[in-house]
Amino acid sequence: MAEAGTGTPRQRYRAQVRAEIKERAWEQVATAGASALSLNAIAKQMGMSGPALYRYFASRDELITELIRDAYRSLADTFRAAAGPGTPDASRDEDASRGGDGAGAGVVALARAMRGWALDDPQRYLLIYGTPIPGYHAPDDVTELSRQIMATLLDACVALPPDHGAASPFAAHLEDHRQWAAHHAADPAALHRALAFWTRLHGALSLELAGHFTGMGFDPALLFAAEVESLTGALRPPGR
Amino acid sequence: MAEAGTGTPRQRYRAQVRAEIKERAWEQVATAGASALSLNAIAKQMGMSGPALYRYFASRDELITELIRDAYRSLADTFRAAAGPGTPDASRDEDASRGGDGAGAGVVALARAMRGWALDDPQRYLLIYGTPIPGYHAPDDVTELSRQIMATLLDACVALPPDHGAASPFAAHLEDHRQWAAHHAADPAALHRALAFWTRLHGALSLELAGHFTGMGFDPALLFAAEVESLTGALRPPGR
DNA sequence: TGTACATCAGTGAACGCGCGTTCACTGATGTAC
DNA sequence: TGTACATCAGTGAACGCGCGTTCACTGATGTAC
Repeated sequence: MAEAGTGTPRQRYRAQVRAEIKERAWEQVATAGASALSLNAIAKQMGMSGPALYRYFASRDELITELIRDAYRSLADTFRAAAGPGTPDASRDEDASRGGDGAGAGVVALARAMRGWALDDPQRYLLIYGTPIPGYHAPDDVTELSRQIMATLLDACVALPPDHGAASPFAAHLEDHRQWAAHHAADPAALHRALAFWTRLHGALSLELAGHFTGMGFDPALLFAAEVESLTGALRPPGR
Repeated sequence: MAEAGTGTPRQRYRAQVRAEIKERAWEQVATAGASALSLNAIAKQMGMSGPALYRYFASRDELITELIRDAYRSLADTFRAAAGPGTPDASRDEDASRGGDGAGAGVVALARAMRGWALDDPQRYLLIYGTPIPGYHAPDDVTELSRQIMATLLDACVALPPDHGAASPFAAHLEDHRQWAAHHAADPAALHRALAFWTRLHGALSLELAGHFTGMGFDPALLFAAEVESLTGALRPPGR
């Protein structure tokens, strides 16, 4: 992906057209979902013939792959930015790069970032975490990106105040089943919290994005906030 | 939906063919997702011509609608069955129609039923709770079915042991925003728990069904169990 | 029991559409001498 | 600065496909007298 304003004029032009194709593709994904993405439709929208797009993407699948990659990259960047510029670990409990009050600041910041990112472009979120596109398999290199996302999340979970009490059975299970966090120094409690962060926030967010809360009357933002709170400090059952 | 073995021979035949069409449709949904459902493909699979299906369903959309209705009906039935044959409310804390030990038995039974139902046919679950089909709007009468599902869930949440402590801000919000539970006598804490049940279990389940846990190494069933436990009795933060 | 008629499942042809992708070609832009 | 050549963006025609849906029609099944 050539940076803007770099290279020969031809290269710059190429990058520009490629970018516009992706822009239109996102518009289409936002409108009708990823499975409805059509090269011909994009071409028509840009005022060119269908086959012209093959100068920029080898196939429809390659374009979708590129969108997915961009989505992962964007979320990884958003997470990194929300985690703050400081070093990941170490004694940053109090600085609170905005968000929560002290203790769970990192996790709260990530949660806010995640919700903002998802609402900003719901279909981009669903492209990654929604129902998989039938017959499509994501390329290998996105696993590296999702690993980065996980790493940022794990860092924040490690920084959470410890909760004294019996370890959960699931945390015990994770002690022996942590391939997904193989190179991270998180304790089992942090691993459990990271997974709960992921599933709980995804649960609230994906139902909201899919429109399942419309007409129910409550504010999805408050439900989300309640779930975030369930992950941070002195946790209690919902509706305590 | 005519019951089997009822009516004139013609009516029975009709119902039979209708059923087979739906069966094939489910196979297709399971294979390639709902958006790939094709009347012509179903017809070919059944050894008849495409237009013949129009004797049984007015359009592709009507067929999809029928599938969605069936899915909701099936889940509503499953929930009802899992809640046990007894009266919904009232003093059934101890009987525990299998599942949890005493207190949260009802909720645990529903959670198990939900997971079983989802794993039994992932695409059926995703048809209801997954990324919405672009351009498709569900008919009004499914709202009645999802209301029934919610009612069963709320009954179980009401039966949970009360958690003494400050009420959650979200529960307070629900006190004034409970259109979705307008005709149910659940207290705000139960409302909050019902929503948390829904979002937490959907979060764990949908990520599992979408294959996001594959290769991570842990057992999704245990993650699910941990989330269920977070909803029932003496709740603590994840990874305590 | 047999005949006349109505019902209705299923067919084959057709319409119009959009899709991804290939191919040979034109014409403009850039490069080398 | 000008000429010869290579690069490459974009076009239009075409291929083969599958889709949802309509229509006029055939032929079997059921009903009424």
